[in-house]
Amino acid sequence: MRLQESGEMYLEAILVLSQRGKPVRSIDVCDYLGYSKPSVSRAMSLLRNGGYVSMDRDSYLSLTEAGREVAERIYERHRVLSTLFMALGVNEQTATQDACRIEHVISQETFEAIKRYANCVDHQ
Amino acid sequence: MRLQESGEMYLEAILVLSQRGKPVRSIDVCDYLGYSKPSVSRAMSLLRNGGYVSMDRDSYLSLTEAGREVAERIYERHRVLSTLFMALGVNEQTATQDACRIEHVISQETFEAIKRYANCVDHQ
DNA sequence: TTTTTAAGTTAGGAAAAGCTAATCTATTGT
DNA sequence: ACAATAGATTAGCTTTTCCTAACTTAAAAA
Repeated sequence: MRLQESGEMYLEAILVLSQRGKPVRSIDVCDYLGYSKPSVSRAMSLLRNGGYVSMDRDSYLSLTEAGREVAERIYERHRVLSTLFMALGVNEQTATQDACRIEHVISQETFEAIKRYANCVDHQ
Repeated sequence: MRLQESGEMYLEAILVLSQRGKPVRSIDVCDYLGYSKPSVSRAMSLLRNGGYVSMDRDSYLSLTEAGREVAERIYERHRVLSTLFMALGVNEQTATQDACRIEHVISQETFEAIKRYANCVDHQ
């Protein structure tokens, strides 16, 4: 099972929600992403099959090691990109929206190059 | 008819191909993008309906005013982004590939901000 | 002139990822 | 205890965008 763009988005959502301390349910992902319950349910089932997510008998979601790796990688891209865009004068909402889209399509090589550079920008 | 991401890609392809001087046919777009004839045929039909492309009786394609505007905008993004990525040390193939993906999802606001900044980078 | 090839189109299918409607199940409230 | 609610799932649909197979037509070659 190859992970698609939408899969990355769900994993990132679970990571962010889990940082709030409370256990994460599918319904929380629905609210966070603005998707319907069936859409999230289906996605969770695929991500479980792929070994990215697990669900205990209380329907609480957690990331597997593989899932966490993906989620951390994407979420770092999100933070670095949105911060950079705002540093360049883009308004927060647009910066966030663009980061949300770009984080799934950018290569690791290009991201690392941007990150090195963003450090300089921020430290100016 | 709202223009999708793939529509932008086709318009950009027609623009680039037309800069080679020779008239542009659907089959040229197939070769350029690596898509099948039916895919391109269908896309051209949609873009014609949307008023972005016209086709004369020799099946030669051209961009309408609306189509050209979109194509120029996307192609500028492509050039600025790929040039910037390469300036940051990314290899050409990866830089081009990433530009190809990002050019369709980035907002104009964020692109303008990056462009302002890329100018500084290049002039260093 | 007849055949072959190249280009375009039509028909129909597949995958990804969203949706609504309806169902199941467990917990909560009365 | 029983009804209502919340959360998860199933079934089935839609859109986008790609594909292959098969057909049409016009130009090129023999």
